[in-house]
Amino acid sequence: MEKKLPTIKEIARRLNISASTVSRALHDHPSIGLRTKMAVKKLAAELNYEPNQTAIFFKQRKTFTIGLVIPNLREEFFSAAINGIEDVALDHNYIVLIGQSHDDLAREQKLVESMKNHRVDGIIASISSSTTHIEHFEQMKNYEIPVVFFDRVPDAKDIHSVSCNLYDSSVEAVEWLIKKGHKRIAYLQGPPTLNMKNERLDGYMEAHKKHKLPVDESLIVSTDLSVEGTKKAFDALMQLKKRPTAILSFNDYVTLDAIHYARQKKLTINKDICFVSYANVPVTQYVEYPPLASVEQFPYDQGVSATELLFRLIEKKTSRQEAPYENIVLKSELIIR
Amino acid sequence: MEKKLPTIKEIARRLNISASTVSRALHDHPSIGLRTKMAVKKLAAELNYEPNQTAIFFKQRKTFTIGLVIPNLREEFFSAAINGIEDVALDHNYIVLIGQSHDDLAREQKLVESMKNHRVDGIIASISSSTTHIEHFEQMKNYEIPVVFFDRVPDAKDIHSVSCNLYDSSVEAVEWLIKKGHKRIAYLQGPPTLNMKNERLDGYMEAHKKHKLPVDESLIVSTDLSVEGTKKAFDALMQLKKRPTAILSFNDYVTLDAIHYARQKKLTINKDICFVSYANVPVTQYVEYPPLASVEQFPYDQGVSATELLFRLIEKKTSRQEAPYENIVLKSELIIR
DNA sequence: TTAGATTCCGCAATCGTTTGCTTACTTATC
DNA sequence: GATAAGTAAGCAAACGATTGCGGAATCTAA
Repeated sequence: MEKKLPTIKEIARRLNISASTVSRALHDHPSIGLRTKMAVKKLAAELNYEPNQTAIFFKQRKTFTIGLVIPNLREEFFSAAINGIEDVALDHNYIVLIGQSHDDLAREQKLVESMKNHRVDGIIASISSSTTHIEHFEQMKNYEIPVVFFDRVPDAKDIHSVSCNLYDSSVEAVEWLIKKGHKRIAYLQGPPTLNMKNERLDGYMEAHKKHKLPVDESLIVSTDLSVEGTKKAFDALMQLKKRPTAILSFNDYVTLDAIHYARQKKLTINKDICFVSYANVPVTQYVEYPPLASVEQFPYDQGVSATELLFRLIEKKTSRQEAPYENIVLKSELIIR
Repeated sequence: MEKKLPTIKEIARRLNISASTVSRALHDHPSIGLRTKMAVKKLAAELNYEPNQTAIFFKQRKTFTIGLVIPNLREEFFSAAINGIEDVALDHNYIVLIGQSHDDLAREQKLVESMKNHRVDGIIASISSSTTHIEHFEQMKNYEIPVVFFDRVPDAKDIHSVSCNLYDSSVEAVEWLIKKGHKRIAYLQGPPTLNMKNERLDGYMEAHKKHKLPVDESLIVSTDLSVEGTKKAFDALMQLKKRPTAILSFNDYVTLDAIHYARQKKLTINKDICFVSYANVPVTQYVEYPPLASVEQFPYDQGVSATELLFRLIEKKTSRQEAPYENIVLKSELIIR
């Protein structure tokens, strides 16, 4: 029952010419006469010939595939980023191999390994929250597979990256709260691994400094992003003698969990406690008490930008050019509801 | 600067043996002596040899890749399904190529084409809402690429599929509403292309019949899933002389849009109008007025089941066995909040 | 008529790995 | 001591497409 797909050899055999002639004819190579070229194309069309891409991939050492390693797909931030990545990829006739690390380093390593085995032409990654080192990504240099990090970018040099400038909007967010009269503003940060380059905190500090507000270290707590972790961090804030009146929170998901929990605790949102957050995911439109403001990080644009950078790197690799490390920083924007 | 990766030939050359011996040694073939085998393995380890998968893919006519074509990644339903798919795939040492159709037939076709070119070993698909025919999927038979549909399954025979039984829970959902005293229950359905096998509507009808309630055709409206489409459908219901008191709605996203709009219209949810819906996506936990009940469709399980089926098909293809068409139906469950 | 240019196409190698068949040598059996 | 069996390894083809090089045939021009 084996259906043999037509090959170049088959066409050559039928026309009593050589395979190389067929190949050249199909590619409109100038050294093939019109008559043969027509005959080849005609038969190819009849047989429904399609080149075996795996053979070409193998020969050309290219797979027209890019690998994408992200923490998860659940967060709308990442799915929006994928839209950007996929759009650019499709324009280049590339296709995207996706793997979720689920914030697990071991799984991330396995995924990278697997993508290397599949000889992807490049990798785009947003690291997991448990990623303490990036050797597995650095390994890719040995295979000449360029890697571009986006959003969750490791704090290392000699990497390519695309991310959002969260510093400016963090300053802006905190200033906005200060102007609304808040004097005790907490910062509910993410896990330490994602804070290596802590623009959110830096902005938080800067705003305090600028407005001559003291920073109370006990107002800075952190969550591992789990619901439980967020609850614990929130409790810590609420047990303080002098509670905060506002919280700057790592991202919208954490914020939603915190608000949910606060309401269980009979706190009145926007009166007892206010929230400002990051990501500005669309789902917050539907919720009862969304954060008062959220920093838009333009995931689609980050995805596009990261993919364009990756294609430039792939291009340079092909033409054997130098590729200096690029670290693209996009603007973010505080969206006030 | 070309870093040559070590190959079998290289190892053979260095040890002054033939490539075939190296290959067999690395595979623990019995006809290779212990001495040579050790030497080969030692050198392979030293050189950090790794087989070139693209060469193997080419030779074996297998890519250890499955293609996944879905409408979008935004809906948590699909991202949950992907979790199931990815978990099973990873267990089989497979990796997943993902493409979003964005409910556009042309894009879906392009994706399938692209996956065919990449010679994926199988495809899992949930069709777009604008998919009026499935020729592009049926084409895959010519390439011996098995296709498994899930959730959004086309109404065709000679296909493999995994879906949820929505009939029983639709009956249950409507009965639940009837028991709560509702007499005019609307059904806000999806686009016609997704209604070919309309279990939701059949269940809706059955419940009415069972409780001897007349069915008012004007209570059955449809949306193309866009916010605008949903608004229009909702308006149609509200303009009726005898308005419905409850709405059975295509899925949670449609429901959230409808509720959002209803509130803009100053309607009081759960008093003026109640909602029951499908999907039971976690995000509804955060919203102010979630649907009163939602039909859980177990996306993770559907993903797992579809992938397992696909692997059985791939297995059978490899061993040249017959593969009768399988249409797996999982249970759904009405979750009352 | 013939040297040289032009046109058209085939040979063979290549990419890296796998595998059926063959060969060379060693050991066992009668 | 001759034959059979067993062991270890190599040869070469194959997968499908591409490409440098070279060759034959035809044509142009002196």
